[in-house]
Amino acid sequence: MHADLRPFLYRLQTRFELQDDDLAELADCCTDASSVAKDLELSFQGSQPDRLHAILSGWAGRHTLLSDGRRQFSALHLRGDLCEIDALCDGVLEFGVSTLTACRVASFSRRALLDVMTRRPSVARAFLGLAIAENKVLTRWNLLLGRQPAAERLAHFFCELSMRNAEPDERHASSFTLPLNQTELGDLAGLSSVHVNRTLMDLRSAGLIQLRSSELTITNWKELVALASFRPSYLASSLV
Amino acid sequence: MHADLRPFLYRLQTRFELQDDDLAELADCCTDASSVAKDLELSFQGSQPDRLHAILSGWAGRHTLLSDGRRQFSALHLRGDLCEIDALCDGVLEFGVSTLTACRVASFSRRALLDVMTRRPSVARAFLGLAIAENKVLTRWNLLLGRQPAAERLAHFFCELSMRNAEPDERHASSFTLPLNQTELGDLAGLSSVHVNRTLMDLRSAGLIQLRSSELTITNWKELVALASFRPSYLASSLV
DNA sequence: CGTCGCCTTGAGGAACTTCAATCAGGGTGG
DNA sequence: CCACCCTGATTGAAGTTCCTCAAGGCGACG
Repeated sequence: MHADLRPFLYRLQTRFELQDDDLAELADCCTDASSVAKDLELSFQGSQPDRLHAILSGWAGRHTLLSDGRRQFSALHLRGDLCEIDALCDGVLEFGVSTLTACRVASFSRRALLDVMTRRPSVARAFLGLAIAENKVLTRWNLLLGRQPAAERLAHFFCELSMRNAEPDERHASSFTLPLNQTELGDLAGLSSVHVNRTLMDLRSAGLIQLRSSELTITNWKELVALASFRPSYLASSLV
Repeated sequence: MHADLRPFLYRLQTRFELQDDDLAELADCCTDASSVAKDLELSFQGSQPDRLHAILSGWAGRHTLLSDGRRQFSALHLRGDLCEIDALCDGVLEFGVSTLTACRVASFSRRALLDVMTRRPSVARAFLGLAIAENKVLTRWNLLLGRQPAAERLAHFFCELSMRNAEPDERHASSFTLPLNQTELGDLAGLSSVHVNRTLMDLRSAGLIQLRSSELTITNWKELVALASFRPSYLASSLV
């Protein structure tokens, strides 16, 4: 399979100490890369997937559902992200993953990835690093959801996304496409869509952001960071 | 070092496929096991620890702070838990760990653990399994904090703790010591201590629990589970 | 007996939710 | 080009949940 896995491999390469051989073996685990339309499920909550997905372009979201329909996102997956790392350990997924935009998605064999891990300690360490990186974000989101009110939550997500959408030569993107509607923002921030709407108004009228037809512009980065208590260190999953 | 690491090793052994040699090498990474008083910090948020801790007995808590003092627990560590697995990857801790009761704590060299991981793929896989297990809990807590109200949150924590405190021969403990005061429960559930108090009253008067001087008794397991939408699968970090 | 930590209670207010209606923009069929 | 429709944003109103502040109460312990 010779799909263009660069976004995924580049991510691993820059964050972890991997040899070309490691990357080649990882690439061999990929059996398929395809375009996926918006609003499709890549994995189902409760399933036992034998394939893992990496996002090559587009946005996907990891979410958990309650039986009455309440929903909470627990991750957003952007270019380069591996989606279902939990599936590497034991089979059952506690969350679902679905596309938020049209995506290009690479599909990996779970079994093959586990084999590579066993043969190559540096790959195992990289996967541990990925899991720990997710851990850090989840920990920060816990604090966010447990202890910070609506405006701080949204501000924090915007800071995080601004950094994750930055080009390699910038620290944070001052403007980027935010392909989430207010209901989805609510499921991210643990809020109703109505309250998201009102909170966005507040952020706008405070001069911190602009948001027009899915284009988010940060007009006052410094104040946004301060409001959110955003400290970007939790995003840095550096070398082991 | 010949401390009695059984609680920690037993945990690894039962959940992951580890040989006696693996366990022996892990045990060799332990340089020290000691008693630690209540309310002491095992690791500091923002530090770069070179030691990891395993809880042999007692309770510890992992928490994140904001500069104005708001606090959120992101994990409770009980007998057998490894506390700072995040430190295995890159150095900086995004959280602190402190004892909630007097504890017996084993201390491991980070460097030595990383060495064992490199030599022994099954150990690497076990650590990945531990990280993924934390991931699952954090994901569930995200849903809890984002989408479930106070009574459901507390009920859920009680369900979780009841299972984690169960003896090997039972599915869940119907009664156990809960060494958290109402302020700490608040920092766990993202609530004020006053609201914790009132919510506990509600749970009591609904006949779901009893709570007297740190002894929690679950008087209606089934309803408590239903209220919390508790599905214990997220606690099962089984074999790879 | 006094003190200290923690639980309990009351009162008032802030944050957030639900329900319901309206508005705005883009896409489609005629 | 226009009428229609659909999705999502916006607004209002009313109610619930949760918070802060403040004051007692209660048991352990010196």
